[in-house]
Amino acid sequence: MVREQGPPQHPWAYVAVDVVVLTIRDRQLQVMTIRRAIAPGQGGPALPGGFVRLDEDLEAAARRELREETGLEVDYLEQVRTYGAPGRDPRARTFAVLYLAVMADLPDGAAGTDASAASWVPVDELLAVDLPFDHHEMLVDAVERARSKLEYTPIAASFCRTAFTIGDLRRVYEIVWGKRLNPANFARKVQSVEGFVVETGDVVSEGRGRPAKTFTRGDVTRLHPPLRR
Amino acid sequence: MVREQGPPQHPWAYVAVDVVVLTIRDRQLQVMTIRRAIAPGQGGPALPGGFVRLDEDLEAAARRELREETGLEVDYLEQVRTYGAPGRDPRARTFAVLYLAVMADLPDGAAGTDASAASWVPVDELLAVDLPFDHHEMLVDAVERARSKLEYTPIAASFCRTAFTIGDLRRVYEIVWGKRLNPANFARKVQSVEGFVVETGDVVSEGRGRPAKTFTRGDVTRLHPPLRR
DNA sequence: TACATTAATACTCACTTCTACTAATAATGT
DNA sequence: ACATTATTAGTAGAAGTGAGTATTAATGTA
Repeated sequence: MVREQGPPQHPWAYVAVDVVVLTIRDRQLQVMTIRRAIAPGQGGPALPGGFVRLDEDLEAAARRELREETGLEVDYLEQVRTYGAPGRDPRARTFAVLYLAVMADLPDGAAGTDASAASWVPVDELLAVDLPFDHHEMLVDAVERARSKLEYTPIAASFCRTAFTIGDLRRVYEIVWGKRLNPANFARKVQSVEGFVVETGDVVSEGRGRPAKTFTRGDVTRLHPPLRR
Repeated sequence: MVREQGPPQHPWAYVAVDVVVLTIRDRQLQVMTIRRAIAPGQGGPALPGGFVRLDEDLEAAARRELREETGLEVDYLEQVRTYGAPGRDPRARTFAVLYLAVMADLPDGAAGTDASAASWVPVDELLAVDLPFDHHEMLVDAVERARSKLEYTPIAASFCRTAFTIGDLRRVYEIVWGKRLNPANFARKVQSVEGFVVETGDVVSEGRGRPAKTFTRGDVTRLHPPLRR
């Protein structure tokens, strides 16, 4: 019989969670970073994350680390992938489970970033600097996940506040996909996908232009037909 | 500073890989199982898998366990998700990284299933029996992943041998999606997606009906436009 | 106040893609 | 010879998409 025996004689490892929190600030896709207190990468930026506790679920660990390190409470949280190359952490064998989180651009004090070491950085900017562990690959993977989920899930609404306009939603797609979309066609398409957005009946005037109707998220989990990139 | 210190004072855990290997046999979606030698679930079926070695990458561990436990060498292998609920393994804190593998229905001796404890079981049948750990959830997740990947990747070709007919490919979609597809429309669609299939020039006669052209896989990694479920 | 500017929204038209259906083709079995 | 079967071709109508124009309703400015 080839099946191995129980755990005790097997190698053990540390298990961490890391989180790519995305939001849109200043018309840019930005990611939450913390400043590393210790090596490797001491003093430099890194993704928030930490070790999973003994009695803690993975998603709970992701939420806890995020709260502890950045003060953020996210709305959308999804597991992306697990990284386990030997040597990815020079200190010990460590596996990292990556989560993607998405949130609206809240005013800085709101969901209080009490940890001063936490800050938003444009994704492109963070990709250009040296990151510890495999955080560069993680960021690429998480952003690609977000890009593709825009196509067939209502995840874009998680970048917006409770009530949003079709223009707000379009800007999410334009910024994350890095591509201009035809406003009229986008509005027609979004409203034709059943359950994506629900009209509130209110309108808002955002300075210039005709006031826009506002919407809230619908209840679907998948968009069909999907929006194509 | 909230960022935690290095690993040594943190809880450690065992890390395992489990694999859902799918194929199509007897016009059914089937999954490779092993018979468990030890508790929990002793004597019953389970997904192949085992503990990751100290110097081993996750995907290498998945391939090794599969080879050791079932004798199979798979063509397609993809990470699905990591399971880490406390108590999911009653013996010790264990995380399991799930992989999805897909292979063609090879003749039983071919890529020799030397381990007699390994056997193919229809997915529906395995979902109806009691499985150890969270193998039930894993199977559901892996099958759903395969279903959705049929839409936008050429993964269906991994269920077929090197050369296959459009009919073979259609049967993959029909069986995995559990839904009949219009043969004429399917053929037109598949051949219009650039790089999905490449005509070999040969034809095969499979008993009844007009002989079909044969194809090999093209080189695309994503299908656009996708095939819709 | 009139008018330019802006953004949302409505509408149109050509084009592509999808669905359903019919028909032709080329093999096997009786 | 002929029924059967599966592949492949063709086609009409429906649905969806992309590009563009027009209308609406706000703000800012001469």
